[in-house]
Amino acid sequence: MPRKKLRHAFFERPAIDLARDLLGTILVRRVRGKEYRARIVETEAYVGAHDLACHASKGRTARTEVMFGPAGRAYVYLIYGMYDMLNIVASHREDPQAVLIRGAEPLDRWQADLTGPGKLTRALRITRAQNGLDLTGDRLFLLADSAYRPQLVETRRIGIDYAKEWKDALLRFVDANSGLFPQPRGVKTHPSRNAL
DNA sequence: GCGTCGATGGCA
DNA sequence: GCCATCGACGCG
Repeated sequence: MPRKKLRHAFFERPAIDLARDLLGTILVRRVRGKEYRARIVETEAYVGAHDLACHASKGRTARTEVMFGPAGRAYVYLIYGMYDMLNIVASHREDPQAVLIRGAEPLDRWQADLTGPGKLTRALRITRAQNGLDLTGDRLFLLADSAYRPQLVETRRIGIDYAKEWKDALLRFVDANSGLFPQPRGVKTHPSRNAL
């Protein structure tokens, strides 16, 4: 059975491991009577309260509360006043780690641009209304695909230059088998984002 | 192809 | 005031 639903135990690991292993898995979104599937091709790990790029490094607040809860739930927050970011809570209670889902590729002949965390949530209609949602449910969940082998590339995380000694940590993971990254020079890629 | 900038709102 | 972003615009 190449495609089994990911259960809670899958998410109960350090974010760095979870972020790697989420590459190649299939994100399933059921909304408005339809089901959309997309292969995850880009993730970032936010590894705990000591990670200055992790929201939880500023303390336990109403916004970050979900990250302090059990693994396998959605942490969705608003950034720049207009984009919702989808994260998956990792590790265990009281250890605020999460994986940001940054990019995916549509499956099953469905067309959409999911190359960026803001574009992905917009296309899949994921908002803060899904904050705290259990990702082993039936509206938003993940499937393993044991037949698929991503080619792992590690880079620095995007947009966290304020994070001092954490800004250069290799905690972004990209599937180089996806058409997304890396690309031959001059071909469509993430704008200003392929700094290894 | 690449740098710069404005939009937009919640949060500390 | 600052953002785990995006897309439009201008350059030459």
